[in-house]
Order: sequence, then structure tokens, then C-alpha cells
Amino acid sequence: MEEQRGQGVRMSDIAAAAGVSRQALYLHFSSRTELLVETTRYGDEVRGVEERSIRCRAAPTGVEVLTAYIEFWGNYVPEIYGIAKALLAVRETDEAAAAAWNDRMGMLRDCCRYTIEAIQRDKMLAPEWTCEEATDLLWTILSIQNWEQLTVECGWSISQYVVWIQTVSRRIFVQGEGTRSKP
Amino acid sequence: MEEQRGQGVRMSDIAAAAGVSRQALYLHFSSRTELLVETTRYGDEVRGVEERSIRCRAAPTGVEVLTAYIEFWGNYVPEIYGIAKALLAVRETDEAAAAAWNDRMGMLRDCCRYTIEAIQRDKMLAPEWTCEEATDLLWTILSIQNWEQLTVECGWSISQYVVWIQTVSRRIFVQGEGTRSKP
DNA sequence: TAAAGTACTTTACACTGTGTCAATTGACAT
DNA sequence: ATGTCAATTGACACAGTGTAAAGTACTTTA
Repeated sequence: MEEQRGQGVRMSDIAAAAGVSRQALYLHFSSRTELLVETTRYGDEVRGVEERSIRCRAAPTGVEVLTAYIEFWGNYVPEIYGIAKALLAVRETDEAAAAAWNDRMGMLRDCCRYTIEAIQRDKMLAPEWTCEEATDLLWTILSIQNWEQLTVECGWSISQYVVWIQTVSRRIFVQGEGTRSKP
Repeated sequence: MEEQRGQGVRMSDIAAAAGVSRQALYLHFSSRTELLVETTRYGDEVRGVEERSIRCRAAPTGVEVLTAYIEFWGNYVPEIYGIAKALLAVRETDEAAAAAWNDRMGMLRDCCRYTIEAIQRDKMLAPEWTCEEATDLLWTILSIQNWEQLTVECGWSISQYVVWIQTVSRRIFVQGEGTRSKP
């Protein structure tokens, strides 16, 4: 999955890689989608996303939460990129895959909302945004597709991604961050 | 295609809708992908994208080009959303579809580059960006996936999308656009 | 030592959707 | 009358998912 970015990974390929017959997979997973979904869940658990994202919230100011969170995310996405692509591909046709995807994205959104609220608590949220709108926007900016476009297609390194997205986010959301912050 | 967003649209569905046998489609298009690609091309031609996007370039200042272009784009995407989704779905597995998609996205990128260069000519580009980076970023912000996320998933209206993306883009790219511009 | 259970295997097949092929039909032009 | 064009019908190959049945090897229980 990780190598192939989820494409052209058939049940028979997975079975072969696991050294098991294709039919044996159906003894453990009722469908290809279920296998994908479970793999996602397992991967998140092993990697300890929950814990890592909660740690970002510990930063003292809203802006620092934003900075920490973007750094975490930029480095986390490559770990899940392969399976995410696979899930994304079946999501269009498969209810359960769509639900699993939405669940994951919901977690991301929660983190975005927390971040924006932390900035607002500090009275640092740029006045043109409501919390809701700013959350929508930050959530969209941090989408996996955007990460993909910037790193894979535009050739940005992960650290470039992190720095530029931090810069952009500050300029968009933080009051008085006009032209001054240089990365 | 437009109604179903490209999903579950089989060759037999298209044939039925056209009042023709499934096999007859293969007399005109060598494969489903070719049909999709040709439909995209035809659609763009009928809608006169070329002309409409060139008209945006006529704006007197770079910032006005940016504003006009985002307005054009925000209103244009819904017209092509269905077929774009269909193309996007097959792009992962199909060489030709990927090429067609990249071609369309290349056009968008050209427009982004033109816009950024126009802003730079006016000495209004925020100093932390090079033309290349700013183009990558604007191109990413204007992606169809972002449009989809904000309008379809977050429920923004098209005019909201246009106004907020204009605001965001100005704040990111234009010098001295700190916290002041209110939509 | 026998019975039951577990985990898997092999083989076969149903189903969907794409794409190919061959023989046929009807309309129109020369 | 002949040829050609566009489309038709029907059959079929292929890939990939998912189901079903019968068999094997090993483990647990009693």
C-alpha cells in the first residue's frame, strides 16, 4: 500500500505479500474496503496520532499551537499517504470507505477548530474571520490533497511545506501578521 | 456526468442517455477514458474558457487580475465539476486521463503564474515569495478539491468562496495587505 | 485416543463492467 | 444493382471482487 500508493493493489497482491491465499483474506476481512479501513485504523493506533496531536495543544499560545500543529501534520502525512490515497480512491464508490475517511478528516477538523479557538482566546484571530470560517479554511489548507500537490507535484520538501504553510496560516489568521514574518 | 458527478456512469448509461447502443459508443470513442477526455475538451471549448480567462488578464493592476481571476474561477468550477470528478477518479489508473487532467491543470497554473507575475510587476508581491513559490501556492489554493471541500463539504456559497479566497490570496501574496481588507 | 474446532488451502463459479468481434440491417449515393 | 456508412444484435474475452464447498493439518478438550 505504502509503496504503490494504494493503486493496483489487488486482494491477490495483498494475499501474496502476506504469504496467504486470497480467500484467507476474506476469513478476516469481509471486503477489500474493510481491509483498507482496518489497516488505516491500525496504522493510526500504532503511530499514536491521538497522543501526538494532543501534545501540540500543550503549546502556551494559540499561534504556537498553530505552528506546532502544522509541523506535526506536515511530517505525519507522508506516513499515511499511501493508505490515504487508497482510501480516497474507493471513497467515491464505497459508503464505508467514505465514512472512514470522513472520520479521519473529522479528527483533523477538530484539531483545526481547537487551534483557531486557541488563537481567538489570545485575541489574535484576524477580525474578518469567525471561528467557523477560519476552521473551514485551515482544515482545507491542511488537506492531504494540498500536501500532495505541493510536495509531490511542485517538488517542495517537507520542511519547505511546513515553513510555508506556517507562514501562510499566520498571514491569513493572525492579526497584525502583515508582511513582516519571514520564514 | 454532471448530475452524477461522474460516478456510476457506465458506458451503457451514456449509451442509453444518448439513445444509442453501447457498442455504438466504441465506434466514436476508443475507450471510456477517451470519451471522458473528449467531453472535457468539448466542454471547455463550448464554454470558452480560453477567452474568459484571457479577459481576466486585461485588468489594469496585478491585484485586480488576481481578484478577477478568482471570481472567474469560482464561478467556472461548478460548470465543470461533474466531469472533473469523473476524470479525477480514473486519473489514478489511466495514463491518458492523467495527461488530460495535467493539461487542464497546467492551464490553471499558467493563469496563476501570469497573475503572480503581474503582481510582481507592480512591486506588490509580498517579499517572502519568489514567483515560483507563489505560483505553486496560488495554484494549490485554487484546486478543484479545495473548491469542493469549501462549497460542498463546508457548505459555503459560491460568492462566499470567491470573496474569502480573494481575501486570503491578497493577505498571502500582496504586500501590506495585513489585517485591513475586509470583504 | 477420539471428537470437535480452528485456520487455512484448493478449486470452482457468479457477477460487474470494459472492450472486441462478426454478422446483419436500413438508408443513401452512384 | 452495388457499395458504403452508421448503427444494430448477440456473443465473448478479461480483470477483479466476492461466494461457496470440500479437503487438510494441526490443536484443544475430554
